[in-house]
Amino acid sequence: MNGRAPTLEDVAREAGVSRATVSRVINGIPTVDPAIREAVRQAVERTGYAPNRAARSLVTRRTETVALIVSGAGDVSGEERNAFTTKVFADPFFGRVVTGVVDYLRPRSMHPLLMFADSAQTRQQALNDLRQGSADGALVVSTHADDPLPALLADAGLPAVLFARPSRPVPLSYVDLAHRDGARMAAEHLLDRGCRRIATVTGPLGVSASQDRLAGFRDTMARRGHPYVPVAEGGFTFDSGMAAMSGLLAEHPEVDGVFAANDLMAQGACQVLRERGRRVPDDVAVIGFDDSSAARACRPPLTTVRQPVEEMASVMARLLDEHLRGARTEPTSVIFDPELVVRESA
Amino acid sequence: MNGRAPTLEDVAREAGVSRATVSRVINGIPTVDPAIREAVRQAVERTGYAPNRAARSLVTRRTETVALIVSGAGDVSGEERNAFTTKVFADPFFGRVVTGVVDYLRPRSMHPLLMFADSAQTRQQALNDLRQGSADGALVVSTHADDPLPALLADAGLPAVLFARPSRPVPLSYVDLAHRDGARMAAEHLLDRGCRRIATVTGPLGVSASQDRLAGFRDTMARRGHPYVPVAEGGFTFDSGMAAMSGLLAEHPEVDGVFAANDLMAQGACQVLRERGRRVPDDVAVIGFDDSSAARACRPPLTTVRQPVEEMASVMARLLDEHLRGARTEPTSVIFDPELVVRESA
DNA sequence: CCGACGTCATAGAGCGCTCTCCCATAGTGC
DNA sequence: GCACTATGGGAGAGCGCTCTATGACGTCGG
Repeated sequence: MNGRAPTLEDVAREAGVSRATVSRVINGIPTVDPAIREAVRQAVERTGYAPNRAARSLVTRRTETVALIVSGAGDVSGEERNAFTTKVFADPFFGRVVTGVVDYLRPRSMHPLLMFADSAQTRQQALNDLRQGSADGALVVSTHADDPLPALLADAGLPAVLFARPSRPVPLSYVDLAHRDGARMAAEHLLDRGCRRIATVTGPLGVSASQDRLAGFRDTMARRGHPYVPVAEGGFTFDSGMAAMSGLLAEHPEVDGVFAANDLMAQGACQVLRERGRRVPDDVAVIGFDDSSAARACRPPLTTVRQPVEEMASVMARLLDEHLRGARTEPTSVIFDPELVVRESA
Repeated sequence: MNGRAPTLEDVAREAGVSRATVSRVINGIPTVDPAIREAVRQAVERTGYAPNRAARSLVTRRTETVALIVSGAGDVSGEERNAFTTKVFADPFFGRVVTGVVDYLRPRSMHPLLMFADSAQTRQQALNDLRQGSADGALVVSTHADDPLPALLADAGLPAVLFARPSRPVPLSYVDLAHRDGARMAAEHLLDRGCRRIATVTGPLGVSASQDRLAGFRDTMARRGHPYVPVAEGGFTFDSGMAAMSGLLAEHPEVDGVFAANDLMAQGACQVLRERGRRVPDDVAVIGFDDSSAARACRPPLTTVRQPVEEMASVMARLLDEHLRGARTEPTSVIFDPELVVRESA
């Protein structure tokens, strides 16, 4: 209280033992006499001692912190950058990632350090921060397929785990979804309910998840006798979903089923369809992807392909933790299975 | 490269100077001969040196990190807790806060450390982490009026700045919005456009922002000859907006104007109105609060009271930074003015 | 030619913790 | 009773950095 915070030394003096013993008690090392342990406990209580993180990190070389890096692709800057962070968090997807990561970290008294890397400069900064030991490792969520960050991290030998398989192979662990399977489920569901004029609104094709979903969708459609599928590219936003649907409707007014690569775009599509007097699902069936909370909330509730984002993010954090503890050395990938959630829109 | 990372010592040897000189160059202290400075720069380059954060923190007593604490009220636990983080990030509001905070921190090479404090235990943990020096200070976003965290932080003498005025006075700086003024604008706009049967959907009344908005709305309505205003309490979610609107409609079918305390609930209200065959804004005018991105995206685009969340969050970060640097010592509050954004819904 | 002074660099003392020895004490077997 | 092993506490050497006090080396006025 008198100016500076109590240190181990203070507690040791108070308890009448050595610094080392106090350290042992604090760190739960069992080879300490119960009586002494208790005495130390009380001394800690009395002094209001809290171990100094920096000092501990200095010697353990661990910070008990992991960086959660939201990584864009190219060289965004200024106003556009702001748009980046805004857009990132407008999508409920990232909230779910954060939730999952926190779920894993919290019980282990670890915290995520939030970083954005959406330009060469900020990417370098993130890399630097990591090299300086701001965090023990990184969890990377890329918004673009050719994100250079994973390779940079791997080259620098920094422990990192990715959300989604990198476009070029990188010796890092990652979690991902079987996007093709998800798209297949969507296609089959639309076909099974009798749709015959089926179109798709893809995500930005610079994202490999978008490509996989498109590929999976097309494959299934082709196999089921629909080699040609009208495609409109969206940007994973509500607005882009509206725009894509408008375009689709203009060129293919007879459309009776739509697979959108995420829920936000599916909602945008529903919006446009409603405005044009089409009933969902009676005139046009719409199916989304993600199973975000909005999918259940919106009208009609969205039939969608569930992606267990929170779970995936938790596993991502677990993989990193295992790498950090040395419990895992080889890059590993964990692929999750999607699940079709049938509600009212299709 | 050979095992351990290069240290100041290594760079010093490489450059043929002392550790202290390298330190000076790294920290940009001007009293260094340009030639030597350059020599050191090159040595840093060659060795690939990155200063060790922990060692630096240990002596400077600064981490260049601030905690961003999302703080709930009571004793949430287990499943409910998960719901907490999920709900928190489902609301675009928090994304905007993060954006604003990051905008301020990033140019200063600082990062936010994400923490959740939604139970007595996690609150204690956050407090402990702060006392241990995990972060230099805290930015607190409370989701509930009687959040005990601000007082705990103040008592512990930890630097902190709040988003929103605490319900009981606490000697901490905060940023807030003139909620009453915002609600007044909403009321006046509805009245001016001719609405006469006006109701309001409030936020959870445990949140002081909700109470202020309600109070401001009622005051203005009363002053303009409408002493009685139908009120339904919502929970800031889309669903709760729907529920509240349903209730309102059941009891007051003649309603022709609605003020919802946030955009999400306004959207929910629109949804219900549309389902009941009321046109927005022709039959019922709806006005929201926040001006979230969805307000512009949804149909009809929402007339709403703009809350400059990003800016507020930036200023919150700036206030904390000033406190940390000692540039500001007294608790300060910065109140932002809301702004009416007229679109189509009212 | 000498002392005073400014300019920079160096030496070295920590910051608060962990962790490896090492030693004291006490128990064990023969 | 003696060597021998547990068992548990203490001493002290760092971890890599910052920063103060100190000193080397001109330069310049007198």
